[in-house]
Amino acid sequence: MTEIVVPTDAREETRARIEQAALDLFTAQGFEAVTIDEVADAAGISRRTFFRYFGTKADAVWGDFDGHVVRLEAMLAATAGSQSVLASICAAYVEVNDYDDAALPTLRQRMRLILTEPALLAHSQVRYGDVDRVVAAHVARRTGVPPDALVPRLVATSTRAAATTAFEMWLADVRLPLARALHDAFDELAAGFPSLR
Amino acid sequence: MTEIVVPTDAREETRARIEQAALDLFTAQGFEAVTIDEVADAAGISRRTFFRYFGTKADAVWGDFDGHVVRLEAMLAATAGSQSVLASICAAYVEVNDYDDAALPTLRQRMRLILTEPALLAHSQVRYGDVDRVVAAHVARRTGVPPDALVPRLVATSTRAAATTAFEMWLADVRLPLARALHDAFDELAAGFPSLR
DNA sequence: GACCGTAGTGACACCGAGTGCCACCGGCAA
DNA sequence: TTGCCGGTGGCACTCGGTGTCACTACGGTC
Repeated sequence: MTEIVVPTDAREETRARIEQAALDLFTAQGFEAVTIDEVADAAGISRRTFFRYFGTKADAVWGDFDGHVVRLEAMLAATAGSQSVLASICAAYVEVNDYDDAALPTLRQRMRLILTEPALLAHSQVRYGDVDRVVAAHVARRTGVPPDALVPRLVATSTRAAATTAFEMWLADVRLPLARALHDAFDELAAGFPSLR
Repeated sequence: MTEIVVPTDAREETRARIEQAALDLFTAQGFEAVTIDEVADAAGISRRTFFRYFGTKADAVWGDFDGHVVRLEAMLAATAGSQSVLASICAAYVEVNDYDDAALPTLRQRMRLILTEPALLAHSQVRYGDVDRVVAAHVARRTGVPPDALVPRLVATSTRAAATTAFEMWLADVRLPLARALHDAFDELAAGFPSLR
């Protein structure tokens, strides 16, 4: 059993170095074409050590996604009861994805890989499952139905579908702000696709 | 390069035998716990031959999903222009999943694996991408916007999310007909989640 | 200073998925 | 019979991922 160790001071620097090396190599040559040995070499560590920082090859692309989910959960819990459930989810998604400009290039790099490379797209389903559970729990809390009932599950999966689509639109158009893309997608969804008449 | 060969008469029987062996072993012991060698042994073929029928271990679970997508596409094309776009997608989903009772146990087995086993859940994302493209093209045709615009993409991903959720509800409740589960989910989605007020 | 435990690392061996290559066997046409 | 050809099995190899062990560095404790 391989343990992912708790990050300490200097350790975080190594982790960041591996992550950046992986991101750069994957972007340049494609995810499948790069071996773990090459990433490890580029980061100045051994192959075995790579797996002490990231459980799988795909994990190196996702950064601290667990933290991301935890933040989303906190933001959902902090939303005002006065706004609609869908609006609260949209607000949380926007807030949790409110990166400052310096972080945007890396985010683009990350998301382009995740949405483009089949192996990473596949892996994303597992990660998004965590998001769905958090959102479904929020909807269940707000509506008073069990989290595994139709509406919480459906709201969770379809809002996540909306967020993913928003990311795709954001990726395709450099001038479209992420928050705007998210709002556009959520507005369509919340209104039952009014543009379809 | 391994080619997936065209099915001929007796060949299809071997394929079915491998598929059933795989389904049974995966159900009994879990997807990860079963090796290709074991599936090959159970099906009376060699490991190498397994990969001549199925490109990956996961593919053995999916059956003829490409044909499924082709049928969905045909049904979308055949829907009446008089009903709403969402209704036409729902109708196509219901029709393409209208299995006769004898096929239901295998479908349950298949879907339980796909929705339960992380590796298969991951693989599903790639398969669903094909579905999304077909649905987005249909929406684009009906609305006159490009298939990579927001609405076609969003409708494709969120209807697929609805269908997946419907499958989950169907799996969890033996007495719920699949068509009913699909309609319930699509109704919620089309109305912008009225139960959220 | 010698003695510890502990965290991080590298090296090695191993497993399983997937692929390329070649040799074999059956049927079938010339 | 000969030669071709589709399907197959065996083999070797790559690569992702895991368990194990030995080495080093460091921070106390006596």
